[in-house]
Amino acid sequence: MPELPEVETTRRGVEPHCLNQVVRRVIVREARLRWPVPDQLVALLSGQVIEAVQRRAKYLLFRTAAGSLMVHLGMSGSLRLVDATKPPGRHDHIDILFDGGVCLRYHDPRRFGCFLWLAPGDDHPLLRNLGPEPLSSDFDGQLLYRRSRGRKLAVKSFIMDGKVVVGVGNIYANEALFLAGIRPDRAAGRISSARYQHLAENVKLVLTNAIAQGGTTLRDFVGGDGKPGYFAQQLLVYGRGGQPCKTCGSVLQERRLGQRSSVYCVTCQH
DNA sequence: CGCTGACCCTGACGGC
DNA sequence: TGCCGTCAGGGTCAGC
Repeated sequence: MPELPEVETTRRGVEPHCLNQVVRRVIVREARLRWPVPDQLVALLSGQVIEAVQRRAKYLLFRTAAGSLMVHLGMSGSLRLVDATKPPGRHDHIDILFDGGVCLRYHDPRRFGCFLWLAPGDDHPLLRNLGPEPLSSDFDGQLLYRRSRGRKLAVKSFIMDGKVVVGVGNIYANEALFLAGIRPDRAAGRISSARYQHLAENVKLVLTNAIAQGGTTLRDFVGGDGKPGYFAQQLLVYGRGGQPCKTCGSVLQERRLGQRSSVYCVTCQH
């Protein structure tokens, strides 16, 4: 679920229900996430007003006067708005209850996500060394070109490195490389400026389109159990290893790069 | 410093 | 039916 478009969709979905709301109560049923949920988080967040809901990389930031709640969804996490009377299910680890009976519920079977607290003005180590947002003007082909010189790792691993650019997950790394015609296993340092220009444009394109798609699931955040898969049918390579390339018909190859499955077309990508 | 692989955890799925 | 290995959209960290 949570690639950047899902996180941004989550942000947009929950923001109107959280903004200017008073946190009445916080319930932590399971504190063993990627890092333990801090003991003080409940006390610090309770009674606070949510002044903004922001996103940096794949982190969601709930701003209050006392500090910020920083949430990451990991691999399997989700935040949903539910009625406060709805009983929690398996893996529903945290509830944030607002005045008015709305509950923001965190669900995460694998517990790779996190709930952390940032004091006001705190420069959290997890946010400190992040690269630019992929949809900002700070991210372009020039940046990729400059930062890749001399580097030998696969270009796919390179663009998935959050210190280079944030928010490019496995699905969209595969898709953007296909659209740009670049083989994912090429050494990052041996790709031209012009090709990086093309790649950066396609990263932006693919993420922008996916966020637009995510918008169609916004309603699922209120009450439903929005299960994605809505964009699956328009994926060109991800999850399609062994199937024909939609452009040229060649059988798509699949191999692992940096422990992640990578799919590409030997004819269309070089 | 750059890179690779182990690891965190549960669940789904395919083969036997 | 069950058991076992493999894989999954995240990221950090140790070690070479």
